[in-house]
Amino acid sequence: MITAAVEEYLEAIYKLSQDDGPVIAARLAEYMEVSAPTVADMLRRLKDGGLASASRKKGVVLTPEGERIAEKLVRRHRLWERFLTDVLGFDWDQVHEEACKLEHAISDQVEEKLAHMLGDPDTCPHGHPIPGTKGARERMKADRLLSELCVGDEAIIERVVEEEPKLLQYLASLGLLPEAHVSVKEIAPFRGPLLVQVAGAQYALGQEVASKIIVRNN
Amino acid sequence: MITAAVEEYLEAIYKLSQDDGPVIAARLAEYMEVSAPTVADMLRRLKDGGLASASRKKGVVLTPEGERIAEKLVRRHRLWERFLTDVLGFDWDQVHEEACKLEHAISDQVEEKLAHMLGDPDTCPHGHPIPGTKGARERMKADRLLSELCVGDEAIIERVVEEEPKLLQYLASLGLLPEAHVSVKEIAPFRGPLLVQVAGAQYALGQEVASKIIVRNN
DNA sequence: GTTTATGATTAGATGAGTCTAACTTACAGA
DNA sequence: TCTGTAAGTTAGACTCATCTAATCATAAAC
Repeated sequence: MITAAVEEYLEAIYKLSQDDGPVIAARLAEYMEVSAPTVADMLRRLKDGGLASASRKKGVVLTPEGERIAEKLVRRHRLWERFLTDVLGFDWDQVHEEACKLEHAISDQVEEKLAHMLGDPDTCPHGHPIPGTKGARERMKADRLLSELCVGDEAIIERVVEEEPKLLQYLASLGLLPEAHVSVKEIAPFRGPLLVQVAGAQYALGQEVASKIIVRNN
Repeated sequence: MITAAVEEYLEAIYKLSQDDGPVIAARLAEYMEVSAPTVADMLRRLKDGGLASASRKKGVVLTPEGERIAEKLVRRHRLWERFLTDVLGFDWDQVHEEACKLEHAISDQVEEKLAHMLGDPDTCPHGHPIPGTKGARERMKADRLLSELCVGDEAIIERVVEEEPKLLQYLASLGLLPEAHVSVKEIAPFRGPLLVQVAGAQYALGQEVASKIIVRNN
């Protein structure tokens, strides 16, 4: 049976597998904020259900069925985020948590009508592509971090890989939102902060923060 | 902890308590489609949590806190039903089941913005008042069943107390929706079917069906 | 006034999802 | 090669929500 907990794990594995390297149980435990035996139990259930496999060398890998479910959940999550910002008027920092609950509570029919009502959007408010739309896959590639740019580089913000409301509020207050044009004016030595220009104003951004922002070429 | 299951029971008790007589565990078990011991277990948990009490003579009674939560859930359920019909374009027979899932998945903030976006509606698509709107309480009183009308009586459909999709589809196909004007042309003897006129056409309605329709004076 | 139907309770079981504590395995660095 | 750290596993426990089977209580019917 595919419970809400199972869905959460599938989604977590899916997200972690988009980073480099294999997904190991210990990372999953950290991400889900549960203990190691809890993850081991769940991995056994996922394996029994044909949704994932785990081995010492390859780590945790979703089966095609597991991946299908995970992608559906990510799609629903991001559609709800769009709904919450575009239709209900929420700020982008508040929608992740709400969407986490809503994504488990809808049928295929609601998903379809919701997407249509929103105009079949390509991305969520944070710039992440919505699975099921054309080009969602390609848009995940060829990404560069803002923190990797050089002085003089110009770019457009593609997406922000962070859900922490405080950080998102901060970025919004500087105008650092998807589709914003940014240029790097200075970089302090020893991996110090970047001086970036956005919408005419300049701000000093820590490396930590800049590494959460993915940009594309201008 | 208020789990989704606890919420479902509170809602069920709330709804059953609007019928006549005390709410007994056996009725609750039927309504929830679970066994008697399951209900007994849950009632113990509700009692421990200060949400309900149960006695032999008074049956199951919600505490003020239990009633507050139940009303909130009913409100959310009906707001989602309105959203599903008015915004997403679902038919009224499909929305109950979907709303059952969505009602557990939102915060106060989403509830508030959703209500506002919908124009703070007074009723759900089936005509039931939405708690939290003015007059929601009064509208529950002074109700008459369509099946209790006499030949020659005219009335306006107030609400339909049934969730079964098949029946709702049937009623919609005849135009028997909230706010429709109906008049009783004939009643067959021995509690036989009613011949009702709605929007110029006449239909024979079984007593069973007519007793699910609540009307108000013209 | 005993029988019967209905309702409630007790006892024991199950699966999901979580925990802590303790143990094992594997690898990397001194 | 030894050893320490990180990762994984085993064992035992707990809560929630459900079940079946059996028993108990009450009230109605004959």
